[in-house]
Amino acid sequence: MRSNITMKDIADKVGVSSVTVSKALNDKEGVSDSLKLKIKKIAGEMGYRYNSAAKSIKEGLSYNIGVMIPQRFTGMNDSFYLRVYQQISLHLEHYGYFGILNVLSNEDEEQLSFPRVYNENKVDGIIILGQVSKEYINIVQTMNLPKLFLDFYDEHAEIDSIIQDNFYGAYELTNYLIAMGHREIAYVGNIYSTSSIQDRFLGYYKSLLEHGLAFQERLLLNDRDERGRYIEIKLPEKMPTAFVCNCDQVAYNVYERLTELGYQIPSDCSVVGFDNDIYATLVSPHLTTVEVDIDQMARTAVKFIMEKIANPSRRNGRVLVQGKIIYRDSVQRLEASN
Amino acid sequence: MRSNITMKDIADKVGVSSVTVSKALNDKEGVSDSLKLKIKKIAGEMGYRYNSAAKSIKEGLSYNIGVMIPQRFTGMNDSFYLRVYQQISLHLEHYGYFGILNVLSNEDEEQLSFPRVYNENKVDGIIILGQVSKEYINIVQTMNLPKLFLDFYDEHAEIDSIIQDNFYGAYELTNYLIAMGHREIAYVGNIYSTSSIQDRFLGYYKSLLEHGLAFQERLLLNDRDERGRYIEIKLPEKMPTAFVCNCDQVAYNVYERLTELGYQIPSDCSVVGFDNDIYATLVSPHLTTVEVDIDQMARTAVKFIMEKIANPSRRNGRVLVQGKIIYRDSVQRLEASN
DNA sequence: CTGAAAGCGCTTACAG
DNA sequence: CTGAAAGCGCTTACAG
Repeated sequence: MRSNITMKDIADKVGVSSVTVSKALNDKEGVSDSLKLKIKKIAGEMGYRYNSAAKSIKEGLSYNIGVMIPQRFTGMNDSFYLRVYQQISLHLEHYGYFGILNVLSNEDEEQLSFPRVYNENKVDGIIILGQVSKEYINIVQTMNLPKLFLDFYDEHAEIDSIIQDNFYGAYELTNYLIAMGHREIAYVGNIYSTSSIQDRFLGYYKSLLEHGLAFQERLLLNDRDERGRYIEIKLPEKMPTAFVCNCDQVAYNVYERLTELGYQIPSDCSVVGFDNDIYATLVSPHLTTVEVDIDQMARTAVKFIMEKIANPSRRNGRVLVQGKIIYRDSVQRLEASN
Repeated sequence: MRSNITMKDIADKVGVSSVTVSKALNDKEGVSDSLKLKIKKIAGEMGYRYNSAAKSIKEGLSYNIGVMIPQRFTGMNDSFYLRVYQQISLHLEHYGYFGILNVLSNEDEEQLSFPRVYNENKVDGIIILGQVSKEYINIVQTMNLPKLFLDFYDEHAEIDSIIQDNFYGAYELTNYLIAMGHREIAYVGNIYSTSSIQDRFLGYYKSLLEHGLAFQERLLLNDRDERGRYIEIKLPEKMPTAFVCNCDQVAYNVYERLTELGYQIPSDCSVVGFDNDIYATLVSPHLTTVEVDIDQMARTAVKFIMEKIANPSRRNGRVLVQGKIIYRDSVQRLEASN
């Protein structure tokens, strides 16, 4: 137990009641300005610090938001989720809130235990980052608390979620290639592997459709096996002029493959990626790609969860956050030829 | 205000007092086993959740630890600090604690404001991740709370700190090269640039000394200018057989330079790095390097801060956490020739 | 084995 | 403009 200075201590020193101290420190009505000033001064001198637990107990609000990351995503080198969490905690500041990180252990997920932040009433809302099992989603839904999925959605669940717009990003990127004069455009990725690879493929597909370009099976190139391990990419006989890669790391692989075979980028082939991660600038020339707007995702998540705390019946549904294209030097404008 | 179920509600339902409910739920003495069971059952059915704010106010403990990261380290792609934070929050679990991330804004650091987690009494201790200004260190020292520096120390400050053992890591790595038969070993790094580059250099130096190898000025190769931008590495006339690079990214650069000049790794030159980050496996052959033991750092930090909460006068001083060498294929055993 | 009383630090009516 | 009283949810003595 810390020996803390309380409002009572200040009150005794100043010679007023603790009610008056409370009003003064909170800039409330009903205290003369001179007394207010005096109280604040003494409080400062005594090193007074507000006890937020007392406030919590009165208001029933903890002023904390729990951010849950399943343990599975914890060992990854790519710390996308951690960067999102960081942004979330930044945005929570504006609301006087703090973020509590709660790694959801594999056991808790399997045994369908509530997260500890929930059981102990530590938070006023929970943001879940990354995919949890179907069964666990059901548990999440029974939690009597505002909640939100981030970067993940479930088709059946009614929980609000915020996800990146994979479809639109790939669509825009392909539009760009077409605007640059490309007509023979390959897509690189195993479209049965993850939903984001699939959604990105569909964006690519839509762009082709809209521009009256037929989708050619031979230009859909596989990049990984069923277990997600990268395989050697087989290039088609008749080479396309551009490659839409499902992520930057695969673009990196495509660079290597093309270079091996003596193709120059972008003069022989243009290449675009997705994610704007470290691989995008590891290659030469640097890669044109799509960047997820982490800040926007975090900002939206915080805004939504705050709205739900104020009004628990509020629904936002599934919200897409658009990324933005980062233009670099991996795409070449083709001569007008058709 | 949430309409929560309280112990009183359970007490009313069961027909006992809330004192008895409290004892039963906390497995304390003085309640018959049958009653205890009944209370727990009803509590479960009613969806009771413990109110930790009430506990906090009684005990004067928040059961939260604040982790502060200066905003400057926030934009970095490498999320070393975030990974440390994640491990910290994992280890806090064992103690029934949670981690609150508090990004220290540049303004707060300049204006020497206390962190918000401190002002609002949100935490029982603070771990500071990454370097803050000298002036801010003084502010930190006036905080009436257990505190700890992680991955950073100040020569004058009396605050406990946990840092990675750069010196020993480079020492071990150089020992390994010597054991593999190398005698002409270069160090790559601007030793006036950062303290970690310097400490690593000194570990390399000590290893040479211990093995009776003279340090040769010509084998100290610069890798960056005063502003920290990488420069082209000038190789010495007479080539060494091995390169100790101050970090993996520089090792990556060394690979490129050597390959350009037609040297094969490791048959012509061996190369080792430091950090075991993404660059270590981006090169071929993969790099032998030193990995910081993030888990050990986090574990130690949590242990220390818990000890200080229990006993505020406790001191641990400056503690070094050793990394471990990750052996890969960038080092070649040399024929016994001397 | 069970519970009435007091208190943790603060705030919200309400009375003066 | 100021303060006594009550209460937020829980726990800690202490009495029975």
